[in-house]
Amino acid sequence: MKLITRNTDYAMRALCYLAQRREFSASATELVRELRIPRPFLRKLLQKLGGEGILRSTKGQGGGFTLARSPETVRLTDLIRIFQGGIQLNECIFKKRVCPNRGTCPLKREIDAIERSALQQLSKVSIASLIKKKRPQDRLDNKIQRASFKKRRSL
Amino acid sequence: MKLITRNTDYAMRALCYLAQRREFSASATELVRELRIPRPFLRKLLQKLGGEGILRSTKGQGGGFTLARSPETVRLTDLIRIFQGGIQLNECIFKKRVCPNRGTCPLKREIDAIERSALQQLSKVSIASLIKKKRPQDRLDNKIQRASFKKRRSL
DNA sequence: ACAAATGACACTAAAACGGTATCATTACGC
DNA sequence: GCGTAATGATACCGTTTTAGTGTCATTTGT
Repeated sequence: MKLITRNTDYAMRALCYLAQRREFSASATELVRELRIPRPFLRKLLQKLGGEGILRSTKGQGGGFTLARSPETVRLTDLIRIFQGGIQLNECIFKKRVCPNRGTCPLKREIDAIERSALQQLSKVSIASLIKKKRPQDRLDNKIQRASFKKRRSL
Repeated sequence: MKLITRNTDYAMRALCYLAQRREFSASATELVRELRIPRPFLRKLLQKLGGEGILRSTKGQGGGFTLARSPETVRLTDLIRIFQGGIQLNECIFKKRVCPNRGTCPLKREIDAIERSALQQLSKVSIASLIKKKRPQDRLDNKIQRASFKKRRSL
């Protein structure tokens, strides 16, 4: 029983990386190199994020992806919704059969409350909140900004 | 993304029903009739609960299942553990690859905290807590006790 | 003996998950 | 204009999990 699938997880990582690059776009190739995510998988994922309006993409040589929204507004729950089809911890009894009671009905109320609580906490986690907590030795964005100023890194 | 699978859900319902019958056992046939759960599925589930020490069973004519533990001690998290293989909301990055950082590490800490919180809430839900909240019109146990009074149960 | 019950276990179907592969299109730079 | 580096769109595949079925053996009360 996992709350976060690999899709969501990879997406968070990629988005954090992109957020640190700010307006400078990164290609799938670069992200693969940096994040060690299987390339075709990452590509599909990035396309999805593009279609959902979370990333902006530019085609052609020198193209790539940038964040389309500010890091504060991209929350963990958004990604869960995109990649894991929303959040509904319950499902069965309470839908069609409308709970043939016998004392089990309260389960719905309990689970719903727990769900709301978890959801609320998950929605507090955003790209911005994650990169803010990065450790001192991960001084990446400086490097990137320096490197990107002359641009054209052809690794 | 669901937190509770059908197995767990059905099990909760069955256990609530059995708890209300107190020491009087109920057969799979009766549970199927009352709870509208597919029979073979329910049977497998009951056997599992028996093996896990949550139910006690008696074979032969007039046999069936009773709770082996007090309703207070059977918690939702027990069932999740049994039917959904434990709870570990995270999984991937943080295990083998030991998180190739790049500022994404904090995700683990956040998710872990949320997981602990959800888990704590889920563990508060027990069979006892559920049947305590049953609505007045679900006066089932009286009926049962009356009906079962002549049925001398041995063990 | 018979019927009613569980025990053990093998099997299947469908969905979700994780990942791969292919071809088309776009755009930069020479 | 051509080559190359990039994304867009999509179809496919293998494994695991979930949900559910089926069968046969064993036990037990009447």
